[in-house]
Amino acid sequence: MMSNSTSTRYWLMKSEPNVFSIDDLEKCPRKTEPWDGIRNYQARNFMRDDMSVGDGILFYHSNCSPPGIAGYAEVAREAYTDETQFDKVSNYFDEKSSRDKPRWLNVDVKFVRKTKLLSLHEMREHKKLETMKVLQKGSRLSITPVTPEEWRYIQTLI
DNA sequence: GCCAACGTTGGC
DNA sequence: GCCAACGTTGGC
Repeated sequence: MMSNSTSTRYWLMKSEPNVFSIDDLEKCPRKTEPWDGIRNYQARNFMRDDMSVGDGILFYHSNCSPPGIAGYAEVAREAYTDETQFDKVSNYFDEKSSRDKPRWLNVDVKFVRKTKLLSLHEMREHKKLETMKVLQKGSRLSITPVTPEEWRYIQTLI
């Protein structure tokens, strides 16, 4: 029997497209980029404790019109130190973090493919998606787990 | 631009 | 450890 640590998991990761879009990811060298700047402990812990290379990612465009899932990506490298926390000119600089004890981590994310946008509005119309964390009232977490059932159902849509 | 919901900070 | 104040997220 396959252990949890080697089974593929699925995630939804939010990004503001005017900051970093699915198109930006596709243009990166090797179509891969560190998912840096995460400054929320729950989201960090998902990356640190639960993400493995090959995990599936729904790339979600947030804070835009219309918001929704814009494509697929995958985890390309397990969590390691987020360098932006030490960069004094970065928005993500954290003076309370140290090289000895880095507070923040990132995984690498690799482009898989773009899709037709599956808008948040459209997602809400599918009963099978109503369990998705991103649809819950007040949900702001930028990284949320997606169940295999939700993942498979979304793949029938886009 | 508004504002509800949430996370973090820091005084006590 | 409580919780008010503050800052951020992100849909609308």
